[in-house]
Amino acid sequence: MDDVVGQSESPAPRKRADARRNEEALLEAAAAAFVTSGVDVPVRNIAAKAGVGVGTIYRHFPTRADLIVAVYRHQVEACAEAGPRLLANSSTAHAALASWINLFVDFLVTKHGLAQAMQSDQASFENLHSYFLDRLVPVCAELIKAAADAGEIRPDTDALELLFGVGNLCIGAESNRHYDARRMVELVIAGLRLH
Amino acid sequence: MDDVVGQSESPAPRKRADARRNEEALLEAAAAAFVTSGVDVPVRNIAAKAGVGVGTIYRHFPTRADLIVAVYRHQVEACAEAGPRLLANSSTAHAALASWINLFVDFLVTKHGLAQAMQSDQASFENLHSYFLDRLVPVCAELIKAAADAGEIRPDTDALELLFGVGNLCIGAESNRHYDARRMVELVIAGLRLH
DNA sequence: ACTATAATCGGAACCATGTTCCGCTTGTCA
DNA sequence: TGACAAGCGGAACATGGTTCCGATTATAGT
Repeated sequence: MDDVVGQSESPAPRKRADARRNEEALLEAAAAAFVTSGVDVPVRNIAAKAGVGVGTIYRHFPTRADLIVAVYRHQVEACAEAGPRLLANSSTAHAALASWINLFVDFLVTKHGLAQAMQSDQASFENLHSYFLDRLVPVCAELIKAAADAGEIRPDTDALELLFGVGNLCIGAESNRHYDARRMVELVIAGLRLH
Repeated sequence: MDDVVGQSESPAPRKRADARRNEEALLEAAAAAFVTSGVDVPVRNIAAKAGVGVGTIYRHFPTRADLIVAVYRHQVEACAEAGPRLLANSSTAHAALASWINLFVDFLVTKHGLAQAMQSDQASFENLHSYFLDRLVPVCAELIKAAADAGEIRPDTDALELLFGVGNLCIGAESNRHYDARRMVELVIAGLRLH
């Protein structure tokens, strides 16, 4: 109550300059490493590429999930924000849902190992899981509700379950030329349809 | 040509008695360990439970995949053999396909971590992958063909892709009470349907 | 039964990777 | 400019897969 500073009450005391530099370097190094070696790339590699010690990674990103979230936050946000827009611009709610799911799939299949990590039930991935779901489930639920209200899909469809399933379908999609996640997801979306 | 023994020419020179005992003990220990700790249970644990050294595991089962295949061979065979029977006894080919897929799903979701392992693209899991697929894809293909010929499902359905996708949907099915793999698989099967 | 021999065994040792911890360095502020 | 908290680096530890080789033991031949 009594800590009246200029910028309202600031819960972030502003970090040291070198700390911010390192965090930035880590994000860049991690993004690059994720692309070339997948999100499972050894912590040491990221640290080396960023020119810092492993301790520094753990200080800034206590779990791998935190780092993954930080790296992909922009893209997840973009995906989430696309939901309402698609709903407004599509001819039917079902089409909007299908388009949005495609966006989600495109995001996942291009991130080596991310879908895998998403479904891991390791405690350390809790953050990843909850961030993605907290951000995307409401958007998906809105699209589902619109389609259900329009009588286009089964009314009992659950957003969390659908996203979880679609995420699973994306696992291993890039490394296997006999498997096309998009086609399987398409089947699921078709299966949602009423008649 | 000149090794004329009683039992035709035997490509299996009969192992030592202790070796067979150990192999048996390992299979039992592994089966038990898989149930309680999943198919990712550390090799050392299995060895300890079987009362052998780790070297013995690697001698009998060079990769984890070999051990998994050995443990579940019976159940995979049973699943494969159920295919033709279901086709003969079901009212429609689509129903037979749905029932068979359910059998497959039931098998997978009750084997902690197996679905996960199935889709791993690690070289050491090659055996697991190829055994399952070699055995089950033809069965699935037969069911699909029957249903397609009857005009009940999309004619371009690929057995390998379907099994791969269904396998993926089973990942994490037991540890997540908000996710029911069977329901998602049902959607896929529904999506296969023509009209 | 006894021995020679090869098959088999056990587990120490090695490697890769995640994670923690603490003495040292450096940015910041008075 | 000096004091000190924030931050750093990387050695050290933990875990789990994998290899290797000296010790053990089943088996065949005598």
